[in-house]
Amino acid sequence: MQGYNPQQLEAKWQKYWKDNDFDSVFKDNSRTKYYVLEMFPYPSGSLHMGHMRVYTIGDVLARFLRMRGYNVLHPMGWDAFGLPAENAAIENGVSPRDWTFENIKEIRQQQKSLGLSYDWNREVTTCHPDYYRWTQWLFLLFYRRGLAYRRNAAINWCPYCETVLANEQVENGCCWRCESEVVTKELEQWFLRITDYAERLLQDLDLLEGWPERVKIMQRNWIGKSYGTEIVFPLKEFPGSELRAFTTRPDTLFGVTYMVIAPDHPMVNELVKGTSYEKEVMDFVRRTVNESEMSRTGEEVEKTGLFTGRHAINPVNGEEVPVLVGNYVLMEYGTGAVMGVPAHDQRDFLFAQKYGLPVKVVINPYDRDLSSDSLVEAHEGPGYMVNSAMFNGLDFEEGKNKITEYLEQEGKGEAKTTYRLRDWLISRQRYWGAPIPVIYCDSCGTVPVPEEELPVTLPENVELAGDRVPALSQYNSFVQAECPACGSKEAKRETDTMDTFMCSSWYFLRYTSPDLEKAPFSSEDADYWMPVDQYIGGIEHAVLHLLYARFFTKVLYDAGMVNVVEPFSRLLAQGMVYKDGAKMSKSKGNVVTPNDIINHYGADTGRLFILFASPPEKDLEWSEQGVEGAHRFLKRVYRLLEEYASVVREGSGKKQPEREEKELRRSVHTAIKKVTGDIEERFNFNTAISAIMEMVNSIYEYVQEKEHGEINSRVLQEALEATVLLLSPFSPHIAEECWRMLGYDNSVLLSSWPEHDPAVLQVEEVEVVVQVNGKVREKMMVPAGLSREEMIDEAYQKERIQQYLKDREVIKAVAVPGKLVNLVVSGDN
RNA sequence: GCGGGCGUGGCGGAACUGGCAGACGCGCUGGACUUAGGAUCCAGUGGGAUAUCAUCCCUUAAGGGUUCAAAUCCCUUCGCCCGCACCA
Repeated sequence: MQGYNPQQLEAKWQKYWKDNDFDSVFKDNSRTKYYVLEMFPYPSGSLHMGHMRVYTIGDVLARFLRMRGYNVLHPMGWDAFGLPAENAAIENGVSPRDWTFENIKEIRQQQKSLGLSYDWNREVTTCHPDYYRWTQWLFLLFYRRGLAYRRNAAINWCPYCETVLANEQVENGCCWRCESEVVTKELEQWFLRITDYAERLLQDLDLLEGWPERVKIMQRNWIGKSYGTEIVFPLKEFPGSELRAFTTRPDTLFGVTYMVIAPDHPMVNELVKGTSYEKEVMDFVRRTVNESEMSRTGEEVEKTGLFTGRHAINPVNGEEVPVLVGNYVLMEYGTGAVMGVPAHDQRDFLFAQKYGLPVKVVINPYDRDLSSDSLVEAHEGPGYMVNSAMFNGLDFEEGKNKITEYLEQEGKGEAKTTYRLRDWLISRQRYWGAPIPVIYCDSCGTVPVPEEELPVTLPENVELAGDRVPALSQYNSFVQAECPACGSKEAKRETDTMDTFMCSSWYFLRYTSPDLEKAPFSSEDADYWMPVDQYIGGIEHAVLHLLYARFFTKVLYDAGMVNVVEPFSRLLAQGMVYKDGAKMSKSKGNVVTPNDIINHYGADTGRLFILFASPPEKDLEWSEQGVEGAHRFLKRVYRLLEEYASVVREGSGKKQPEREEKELRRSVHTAIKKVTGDIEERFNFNTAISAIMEMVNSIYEYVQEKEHGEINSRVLQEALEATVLLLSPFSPHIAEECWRMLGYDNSVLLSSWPEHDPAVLQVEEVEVVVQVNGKVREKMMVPAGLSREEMIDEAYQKERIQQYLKDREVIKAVAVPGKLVNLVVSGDN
C-alpha cells in the first residue's frame, strides 16, 4: 500500500490535464454554453485565502457543469494596471511592468497548483498593449457617442496617491485604497456620462433575479433616484435673473423663509459683486471650496452660511426671502440651490435657529395645530396644508402634485427627477494605467487619437527617481505629439491615464475572443458566450466594478456590439475568510496562505475544507482542525479505494442483492440526488460534501460487515464510482487517481455526472412519528403510500399510544403522509 | 437616523414549501489494535430529572402571538454585522 500522497499525485495529474488540454473550450453552437467567471485578481504579491475561496467555488461549478454536458467557459486574467505597482516598484527598484509580470507569473503558478481548470489560452492582461489598445478604443467609442467629456470640476483628490478619485472610490471621505482623507480640488478632468444611464441602470436591476438583494439595494441607493420639483425663484435685485431650486417637498413652498446656494454656484460672484457682503462671502467661498466634501457635509460638521445681500422672490406668493451661501449645499446635486423651509425640514430648522431666520408652518399634522413661534423641531411627517392660500386644506401628498401643476402652468417650475449618481471621473494623474488617447492642439482643440494609431503606448523605460514614478507629463517624448487633424507638431498629448475600473469593465467580453486583432471582441463570439451565467466575487465591488461593468455593457448594447443589456445573470458575493475571529492580515499574524495548505495537505484538502466549512456567501472561519478533518476524509476515501478497488476489478462476490445491498444502493442514490441538487440549485457545497461523507460512511459499514468474498462487486462498484464522480469537482486530483484504481483509462473529467435512479430510492416501509398533542410518543414502520386514514388507524393500534389516550377524547387527528400522525386529545398533556 | 442581514450544542454548521431540532465535520470521553500513537477502527456525546438498556421534562437570543404542529410565519425587546448618511 502506497498511502495517500497528495503532493506527488497532484503534480502528476496537473501535468496530465495540461498535456491533454482538457480545459480549452471552443464556441460550439450545437451545445449549450455556460459562462462561469470569478472576478479577476489585481496581481499584487501572491494569492491569499480569499482568492483561493472564490476560485475554488468557481472551479467546482465549472467542473460540475462540464460533467453535466455544458460547454463551459471558465477563464482567468489580470487586472494589472494600478497604483500598487508603482509604489512597489519604487520600493524594490524595478519597473511597474516587471513587478506586475513577476507577480502574474507567481499567481498563475499558484492557481495551477490549486488544480483550477481555466482555459489558459484565453488569459487577458489589462496592462498589455494588446488589451489596453482596446480599452482606449472603447474610450473613443464613448467619446464619439458623447459619453466622454472633459470639464473643470471640484473633484476628490487623494493626497497620498496623488491622484483624483471617482465618487464611488471615496469611502467615508477617505480613499478606498489607502484610506487617506480625500480633499477637494478644482481640476480639468475626463468624465464618462454614466448619469445618462442612471434610469436604465436602476430599472434593469429588476431583470437581475439571480443577484443578491443586498447588492441590488446598494446599487439602488447609490443611484439615489428622487422625485421632486424644480422651482424658479426670480431675483429681486436682478430682474430677469433667477435661481432654480430642486425640492422633494413642493407642498411646503409657502413655508420658504430663505434660500441657500452652494459656494461654487456659478451665480455667487455676480450676486455679491459690489455689495458690502462681497469680501466676506468670497473669503468664505474660497475657504469652503478647498475643503473636502466630507469636512463640509459630515454629520458632525456645523452648517454655516452667509447672507449675500440679495433676495429671491417666492413664485407662489411673491414673498421676498434672503439668499445665503451655505457650506452644506452641493453644486453636484440637484441645482446647487435649495429652498429653506425651517418648519418642515430639521436641517433647515437648525440652520434657521442659528441665523435667526423666521419659521413658517405650512403643514399641520392631522391631530393638532402647530405654531410657528413655539416649534421645537421641524415637522417632516404627513399632514394637511395651511397658510398656503388656495392650497389650504389639501393633504400634503396631493399638495405636491397640485403645486407642481400650478407652477408648470405658470411657467415657474416643473416636475423633475434627480439622481444622486454623478458622472464617473476617469482621469488619473499616474503613470501605470492606460493613457487617455487624446491630443490637444492649439488650433484644433481636443482631438481624439485616430483608431489606427492605437495603442497610445506607455513609455517603457521608467526613471525611478524620488518617491514617485513620474507621471506621464514628465516624459517629453510622450507629451510631444503631432495633431492628427492639422498636422501641427506643437500639439500635446493628454498625460492622464484611465481609472483601472475602465479596464475591468469589459474584460469578460475580451475572454470571448482574446486574440482578436481587429476589434475589442467579436460580436459573434460574445453573442454565443454572453451573458456571464455565474459571476463570483467579493461584496466590496457591489457598487464600484459591478456598476461600471453594467454601464459599459449598456453602452456597447446601444452601439450594437453586444446583444445583452446586462453582463452578469447571476451573482454570488462570497463571504470573507477569517481566523481567530478577525480578517486574516499580516499585522494580526493570523495569515494562512494557499501555499501553506498545498504544501502541507495538498490542494484537494484545502479546496474541500474551504467548501465544507461554510456556505459560499457566508463568512468562513479558518480552522486548522477543520482542515485536518477534510484531510482525514480524503485519506479515508483513498484507503477505501486501495482496499476494495480490486474487488470491483475482479468482479468477485455473490450476485443476488440482499437487504444490505439495497440499503447501500439507496444511500448511494440519495447522495447522488442530494449532491446534484445542492450544487445546481443552491450552491450549498457544504451540505453536498456532507452527503458524500454520509455515503462513504455507509460504504464502510457495508464492507466491514462482510468478508471480501461476500461483497457484491456490482453494487460496490456503483458505490465507489459514485463516490469518485461526486467528489471530483471538489477534490479533482484524488478523484482522478481513484478513477484509475477502478480500472478506467480515461480521465474522470470526461465522465458524465451520475444520475440517481428514483426506483432505488423507493422504500417499502417508512418510519412515521406518532405525536400526541404535538409531542413525539411513538414511532412506527408503515408501508409507504399509506393513506392518512390508514396511518391514523395504525397509530391507534399502538400500545403506547393507547396509554396516552386513556380517559381522553381525541378531538382531532392530523396525518402527513410518510411523515407523522398527530392526535390532539382533551385534558392536560 | 435610514436601509438590509443575522442570532441554533463546547466549535463550524444542518434542518429546502411550518411536520422527529442538532445531519455532516471538529472537539471531548471511553474502548480496541499497538513497543508506541498525534495513524486507524468501534462506542458515546444539547441540558436536566427519575435511575439503568427505559421514561419524563426543558432547549433554536429574550418575551408574547397565530397553528393540531414554529428554528421556520406575525408582533415587541435585546445583541451583533454590513451598506448609506446633511442628497435638499
